[in-house]
Amino acid sequence: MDQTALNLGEPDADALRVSVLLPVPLKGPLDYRLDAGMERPPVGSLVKVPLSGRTATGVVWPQEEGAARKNLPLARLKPVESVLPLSPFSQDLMRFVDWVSAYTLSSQGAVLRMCLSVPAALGDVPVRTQYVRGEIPTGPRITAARQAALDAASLDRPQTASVIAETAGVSTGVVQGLVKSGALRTVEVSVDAPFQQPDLSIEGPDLSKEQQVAAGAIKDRVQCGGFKTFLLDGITGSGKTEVYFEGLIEALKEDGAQVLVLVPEIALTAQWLKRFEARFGARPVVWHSDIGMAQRRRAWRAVASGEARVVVGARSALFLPYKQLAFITVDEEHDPSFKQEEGVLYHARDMAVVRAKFADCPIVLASATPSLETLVNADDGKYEKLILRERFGHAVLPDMFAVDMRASAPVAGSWISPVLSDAMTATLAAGEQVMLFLNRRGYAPLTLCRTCGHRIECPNCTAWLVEHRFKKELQCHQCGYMRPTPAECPECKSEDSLVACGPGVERLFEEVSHAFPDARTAVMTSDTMTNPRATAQMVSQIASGQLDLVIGTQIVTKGYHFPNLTLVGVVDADLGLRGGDLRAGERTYQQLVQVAGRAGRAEKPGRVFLQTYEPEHPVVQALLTSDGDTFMQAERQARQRFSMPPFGQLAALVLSGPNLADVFEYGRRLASAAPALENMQFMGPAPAPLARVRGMHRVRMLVHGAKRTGIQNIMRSWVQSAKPVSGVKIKIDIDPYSFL
DNA sequence: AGCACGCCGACT
DNA sequence: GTCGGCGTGCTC
Repeated sequence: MDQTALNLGEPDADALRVSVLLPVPLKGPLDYRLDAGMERPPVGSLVKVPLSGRTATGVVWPQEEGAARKNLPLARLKPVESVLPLSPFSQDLMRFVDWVSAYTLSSQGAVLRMCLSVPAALGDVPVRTQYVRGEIPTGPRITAARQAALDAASLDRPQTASVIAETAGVSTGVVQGLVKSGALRTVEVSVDAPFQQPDLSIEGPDLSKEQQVAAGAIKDRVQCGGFKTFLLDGITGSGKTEVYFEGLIEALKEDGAQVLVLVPEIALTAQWLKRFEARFGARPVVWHSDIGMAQRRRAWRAVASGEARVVVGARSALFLPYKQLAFITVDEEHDPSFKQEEGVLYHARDMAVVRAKFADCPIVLASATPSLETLVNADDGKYEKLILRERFGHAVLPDMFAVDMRASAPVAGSWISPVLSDAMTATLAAGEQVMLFLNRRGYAPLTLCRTCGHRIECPNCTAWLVEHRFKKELQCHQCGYMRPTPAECPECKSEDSLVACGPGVERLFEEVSHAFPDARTAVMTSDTMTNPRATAQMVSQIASGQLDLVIGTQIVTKGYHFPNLTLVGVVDADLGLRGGDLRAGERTYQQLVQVAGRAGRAEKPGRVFLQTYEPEHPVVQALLTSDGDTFMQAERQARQRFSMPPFGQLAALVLSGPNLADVFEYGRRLASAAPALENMQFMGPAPAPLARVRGMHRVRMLVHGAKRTGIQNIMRSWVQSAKPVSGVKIKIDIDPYSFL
């Protein structure tokens, strides 16, 4: 070790000090020492460093300007072990990590972890030994077998020994012999195949006038560069995708530019990818939570190296280490699944706008039913609004009907009203397809005992067990607990006394099978679409007309285009309104517009029936009159009146632990430590609606403040000022979407 | 997040 | 008498 380097008196001691952010939830970066001979890695470099007895991979982080840091003496620092041969993080990614950390009150390390989510990507990529023809040596004899193998080998395209041997019809031993003599040259080839590059010369479809206007505005912005947010507000089937594709293509014309399309997890369907491939002549780099480890590594490295030009992914794709991000689209921007509800709690749509700002590039938020947050930003002039009012081609919006379930009640044990049933009969007779939408998996949401009234509950959660009759079991949709459906009441032991209460999609399937025995019917839920193959098969069966009737949960509301589907029945339009949180109305409206949008997407016009007990409800009225503007205007006024988001700000605290009294004690301590602020209210503690999950008791608190109060700082100092209770976990959710 | 250190139950 | 449970605390 170079002792002079450790001399604390050296004025340039800091020259040997590097700040490294690690993907662990520490307060901030840790300092490391550069050993003599090691060049200072540029900020953003990925480095291996020792961390409490093991080796961790981190990123060289910018030194905080100004604020004097209490530095550990150089001698106490551990050395940087090595610098990884990967592109350094871009400046804008590091700023983004810092910003997300500050906004969500998560540690920088926790945010960095989302960027480095692929442990295997950081190491060496496995290689495979392949061979090409080398110079012919003079020494060894060239036998017939050897000649065949040489002929089979290529001069420039490496192949594995077994492929060469097989082509030549010889054993791999012959190939090895040639390798030894130098007639075949060894090439180490990465097992990760390169990604296809998009072909920008492909002609797009003819765009309608309004599509051209919208695409033109986006393309202009891409050309002149810089940050700008667009709201692309177009009715279902209006061809929003084609519009933002134009923006992507324009951005890709710049050398090395990378573009990102964020989609809700379940909207990333084979159909969508096929459409993409047709337009770009290549598959995009796909990123979501359950791609395999090898694909993850391949995608991550391609993004980091700049090889990946187009990335399509779920919210976590926002944290990939793009080299040169030039354009972002958030498709279905209103979708609630963009809110991450575990770990770092962030909203991918909002964070995407911030990412675009730091990357200084345009971003498009696309939706047929934009969120109120986005609409308000557009009205305030922060976003530029682009509107598509017409369906693409000949398609028109479906006709909407409300079925008043009080007047047209189904017979007992049935969930389909006579009105809807008649419409189904007519549609099926015309050779067209029907979709029934019910956002409830399983057979029945509740099972109770007729004799003693016992309701079968999850042992770990405050939730009923849901009967799944196909699988003959009861499931907890909260924690995954399952048990075989019992024959007798678990409480009073009466036999044949358990009754299913309420409908699920499986029960609807049973009813439909009796009422329409000739219709070929399928159920589409996460239970029946467990893998891409099963999903693709079912989708192609519907698209090709091998199925007549589809019963589905919300999984059917996105990403699919079924040309012969002309009737949609919403079995319970009121379902999403119950529970009544802040956004229940908005969410239900958005969801039902999306479901309705599945009907009549091609030549034939569609019809939508909404079964409801509240036909006068504003959500139902908005759907019937296709007047979303008025509905959202009313929502907006209500939110404004109560200073709710986006006019005010919320933050939630969720306390959880195995002992209810302890959890409440922590809540009380927090409540008494709450600062007295004029423009901020502190509510709770109160038992959460989901009072127990996985055996943990849950208590909630809610903070409501005016906009731009710097709620993060207040939350941080507040929580720090209350003494924690051992065994109780605390979770801070800035801008909460779930109130359970 | 890991990983080690540190005090209380059922076993060789 | 130990092996081991995971609560608590630290990582440059």
